[in-house]
Amino acid sequence: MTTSASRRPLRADALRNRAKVLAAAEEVFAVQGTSASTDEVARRAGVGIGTVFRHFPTKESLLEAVLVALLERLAEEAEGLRSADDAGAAFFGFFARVVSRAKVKQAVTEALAEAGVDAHDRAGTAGPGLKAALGVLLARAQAAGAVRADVSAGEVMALLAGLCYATERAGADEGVLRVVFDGLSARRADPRGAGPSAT
Amino acid sequence: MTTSASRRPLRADALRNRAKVLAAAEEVFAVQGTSASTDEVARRAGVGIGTVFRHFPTKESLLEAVLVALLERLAEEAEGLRSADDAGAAFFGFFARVVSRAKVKQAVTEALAEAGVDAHDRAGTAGPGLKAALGVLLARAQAAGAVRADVSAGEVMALLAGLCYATERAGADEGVLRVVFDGLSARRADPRGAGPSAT
Amino acid sequence: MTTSASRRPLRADALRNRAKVLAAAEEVFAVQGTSASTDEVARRAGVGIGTVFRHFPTKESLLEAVLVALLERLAEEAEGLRSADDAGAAFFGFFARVVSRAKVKQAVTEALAEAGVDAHDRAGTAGPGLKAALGVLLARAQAAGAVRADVSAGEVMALLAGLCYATERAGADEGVLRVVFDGLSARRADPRGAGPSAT
Amino acid sequence: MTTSASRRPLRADALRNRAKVLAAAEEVFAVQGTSASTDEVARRAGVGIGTVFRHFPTKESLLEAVLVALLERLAEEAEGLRSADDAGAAFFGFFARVVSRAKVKQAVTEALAEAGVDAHDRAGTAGPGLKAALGVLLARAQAAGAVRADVSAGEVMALLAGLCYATERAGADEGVLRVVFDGLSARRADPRGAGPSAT
DNA sequence: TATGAATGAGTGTTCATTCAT
DNA sequence: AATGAATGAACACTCATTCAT
Repeated sequence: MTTSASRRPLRADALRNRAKVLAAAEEVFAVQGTSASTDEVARRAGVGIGTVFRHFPTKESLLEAVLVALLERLAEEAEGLRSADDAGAAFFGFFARVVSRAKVKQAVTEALAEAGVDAHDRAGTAGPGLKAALGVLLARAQAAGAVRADVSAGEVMALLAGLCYATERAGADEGVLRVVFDGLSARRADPRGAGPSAT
Repeated sequence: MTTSASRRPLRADALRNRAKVLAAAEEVFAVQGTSASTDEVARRAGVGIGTVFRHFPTKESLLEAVLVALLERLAEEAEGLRSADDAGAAFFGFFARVVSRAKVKQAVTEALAEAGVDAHDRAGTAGPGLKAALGVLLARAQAAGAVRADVSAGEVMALLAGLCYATERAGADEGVLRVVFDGLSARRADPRGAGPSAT
Repeated sequence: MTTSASRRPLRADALRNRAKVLAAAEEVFAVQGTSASTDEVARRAGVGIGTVFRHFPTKESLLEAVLVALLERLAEEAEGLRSADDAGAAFFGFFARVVSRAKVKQAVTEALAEAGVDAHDRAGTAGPGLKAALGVLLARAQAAGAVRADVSAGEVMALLAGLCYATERAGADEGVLRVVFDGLSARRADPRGAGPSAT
Repeated sequence: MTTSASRRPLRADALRNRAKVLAAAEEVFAVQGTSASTDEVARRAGVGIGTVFRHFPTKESLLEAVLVALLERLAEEAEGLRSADDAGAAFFGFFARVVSRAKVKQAVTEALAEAGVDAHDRAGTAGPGLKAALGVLLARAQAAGAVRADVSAGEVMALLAGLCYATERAGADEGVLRVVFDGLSARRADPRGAGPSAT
C-alpha cells in the first residue's frame, strides 16, 4: 500500500533526497503552478537535475508523486477524524480546512481535481484512498443528520475541488463556503428536487 | 463598447483580421488550453504570425482579449435576462447555462476566475461589466425571494468559477450544481449563521 | 523530382539560409561524424538554432537532407559520364573518384551505405537516382567488355560503400582499390564460380 | 597474453567481474552499436555501474577492450589455420567467415577498421597480432599460388573491414564477396598494373 | 572491492517575440 | 499593414563520470 514500488528499499541518503525533491516540487508547483521547470525544482531542493530525474523519470511522474503525496496527507487527515464525537463538525471542519489550505497551494486544487476524475489515472491509488476516507466522514455526518442524504463522496470531492479553485483563483471567501455548506446541510424543508432545477 | 483604445481607427481589413485572430484564439485556447501556441492561433486564423503580434503585442494580451470577449458575451446574456418574468428562474438558468458551457470551454473558467480577482486587472473593464449585470439578476432574484439575501455578486461569481472548474476538471455533474443551488436558494428555515460554521 | 515538397516556394533569403545550413551540416557531419550536434551546425552556418529547426524539423531530417544532397551530386556526376568515349575508363574513373573523396568525408560513406539499403528509406528518392545513373555506366562498361557481366549495380554500390569505409577508416590505399578493380574487370579466364568459393 | 598491465594481480572475483563486463559490453555494443550506454552494459553484466568504471575507467577504454578481445579471437582463429592442408581454402575461408560474422556484430567492423589504422593506437597490441596471423595465412596462400603475390596483409585487413561494413550496412552479399575474391586470386593473365588504373 | 546515487554539461526541440521583405 | 523567416532563451531529458556508503 506504500507509494513506491521499487525493487529494493532505497538507501537512507537516497530516500532523504527523494523526500527533498518531493518537498521542493510541492513548494515550487504550489507557488508557480505546474508549468514550473524541473530545473527550478532541482535548485530549490539543492540537488542536481540528474537526481530529480533519477527519482522521477519524467516531469509527469514528478507531478503525479506530488499529487499523490498531497492526497495521501488529506486522506490521513480524514481518517484521523473517523471517530470524532461530532460527525457533522468533523465533516464540515475537514472540508473547510482543505479549502483554507488551497489559499496558498495551487497544487491542492489540481490534486483534488485529478483525484475526482477516474479516467485520468494519475492519482492512481491515492485518489480512491481519499474518496474512501471522505466517504466515511460523509456517511457518519449523514447518519447524524448533519448532511443531506442524497450526496455522494464523488460529488463532495468535486465540490471540494471547485471551492479550492474558487478560493485560490477567484478570491472566494467564507461567504462562498457558507453557501455551499448550507447546500450540503440536511436542515431544509424540501424533499429532493423541490429547489431550483439544476438543468 | 470596444476594448482597445488604439490611437487611430483601424482600417476595415485590419479590423477584420483582428476579429479573425480573436475568434481563432478563442477556439484554440478553448480546446487546447491556454498553453496552446500562438502559431497554432495564426494558422487557425489563416493569417501570418506577425499579424497576430501586430494586433496583440504579447501572448498575455491575446489571452486577455479572449477573456474580455468571453466576459462581454456573458454580460450581454445576463443583461438580456434583466427583465425576465421569473427572476429566480432567470438567475438560476443563467448560472446553469454558464456552467454547462464550461464543459467544452476551458477558457470560460479562467475568464470567470480572472474577473473575480480585482487585484489582477487583466479583465479590466469587462469583469465589472459582468459583475454589474449579474448583480441586477441577483438583486431581482433576491427581491423575488428566490435567492437568499446575504450573498453578494462577487460571491456568486466566485461560485460560478468554482463550479465551472469542478465541472470541467473534476467531473462535477448536476448533483453538484443542485447542492450549490440549494445553498443559494432562500427557502431555508435558519437565519444567517445558524448552519455549519464556515470557519 | 526536386527535393523539397513545400507548399509555396521559399523566399530568396530563406533559400539562402537553407543552403547555408545544409552546407554547414555537410561539413560538420563530414568532419565530426553524424553524432555532431545541431548547435554546432547552426554555429558553423552562422544562424540561430531555431533556423536550423525551421528548415529541418528534426535532426534526422537534416541528416537525410545531407545524404540526399550528396547522392544527388554523385548521381549528376555519373550522368555526366553517360556518353564518355571509353566506357570502362568512365566506370572505373567514377568509382575511384568517389572513393578518393571519402578520404575526407565520412558522410559520403554513410550516404552510400544508406542508399544501398532499400529497407531504410532515408535516402528515398536520391538513392535510386544514383543507382540508375551508376547502372548506365556499368552497363556500358560491361557492353564494352571492360567489366564482368555478372555484377549488378547494387553490388557495385555496396562495393563502393565498403571501399569508402575502408579508405576512410581502415587506411586503405590504391593497392586495395586495384584488387577490387581486378575483381570487377572482365579480363579473366574462368567462368563464373570457378574462383575461390565465396561461402 | 592478457591486455591489462595493472599493478597487482586482480582478485579472483574481480577478474570474474571484469570478464562479465567485457562479455556484456560485447553483446550490447554488437547489438545496439557503440553508442549504447554504459548503464546498459552494467545491467546486462549484472553488476553496478561503478564496477564497470572501476575496471574500465572510461567508456573509450571499455570500447577498446572489446575491440581488442575481438581481434584476439580472430587472431587465434587465424593461427589455428596456420598449418591447414589447403592454404588457399584456409585464407579465403577465414576471410569469408569473418565477413559473415559482421552480419550480426557491428563491433567486428569497427574492430577491424581500428586495427588497420596504425595512427590510432587503440587496438594497440591486438591489431598487430591479427595482422601477423593473417600475414602467415596470406603468405602460405600466396606461396600455394592461390592468392596474387602483390597484396600485403595490411591491404587484406582493409579489404576485410570494407567488406564487413558493406555487408552490415549496405546489404552486400556473396556476389560482392566473390568479386573481391576474384580480385585477390592469382588466376589472372595480366601482370600487375595491366588492369584498370586505380588512380 | 562493489554499489548505485549524485552530478551537470550537453542534446534535440519548442515557442514567444522581432524584423527584413 | 501583412507576412513568415530568424532568433535564442528555455525546456525535458540523457549519460559518462565521480564519490559516499
